[in-house]
Amino acid sequence: MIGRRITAVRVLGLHAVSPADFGRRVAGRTFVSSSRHGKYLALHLDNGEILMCHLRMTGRLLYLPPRGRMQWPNEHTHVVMRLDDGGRLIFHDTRKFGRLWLAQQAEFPTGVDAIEVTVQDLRWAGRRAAVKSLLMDQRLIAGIGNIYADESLFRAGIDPRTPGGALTDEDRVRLAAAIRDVLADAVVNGGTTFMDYRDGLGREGRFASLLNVYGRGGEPCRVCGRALCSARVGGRTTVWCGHCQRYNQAT
DNA sequence: TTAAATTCCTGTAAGC
DNA sequence: TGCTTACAGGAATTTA
Repeated sequence: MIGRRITAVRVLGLHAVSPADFGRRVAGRTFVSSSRHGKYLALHLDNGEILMCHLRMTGRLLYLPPRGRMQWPNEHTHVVMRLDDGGRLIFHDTRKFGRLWLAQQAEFPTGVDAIEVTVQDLRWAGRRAAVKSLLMDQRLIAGIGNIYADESLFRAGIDPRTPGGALTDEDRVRLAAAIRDVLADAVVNGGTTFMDYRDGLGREGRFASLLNVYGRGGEPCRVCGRALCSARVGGRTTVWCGHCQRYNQAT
């Protein structure tokens, strides 16, 4: 998108954007750069304003080349931005959880970006909440959702229900490395398409076939063969191996 | 201060 | 086969 000018904007789903004059403020602007922190995306415009975006569950920012297929836009397309190359950038979201908004400065969560998380970022002395809940708190670490929380904890050999304050130094070393490795692998594979995810060109991710635990409750552990456990932890469906992942209850 | 529960939304799958 | 119901989840908000 960098260097492309937005020639016209159509806002179809009003609640997907804010403020109300979104279209007027974006039309005529040019994308000058982009940045990202965790799951938040910032598209910097040439007037200094920033188009912020969070795709949440089913959101997609799709680039449609000129004379593309006519399947777009459809009833789940909320914003259409016509570009000076004849293509279009559309914001599409079936479940309407995603958001586009304008900001004067990038509005990123406070947590360290998960891709570069360190052992020091996992110091949670006194915290009794499950380590999985802390991993998904974007104020602590930005970028980990349900899939990568479960996968990281599996690779680190830590039971997701373990209180954050009960992690040992060795746990933190393994967990920090596991998070970085899982995310790096997922990025290399274009992300995880379990159901809805598509990239900016509409392509599915290839990481789903490499998942060890997420979505595999009751199925055999790929390491020890025992049936994987499944329960709600921190309000989220959570899958782990009761044999390969240790539960340290002491705080 | 921290932790847990609730809310939004629609497609999908399970259950009868 | 067709209908109803439960479930999935990121993060803001509310409640405990």
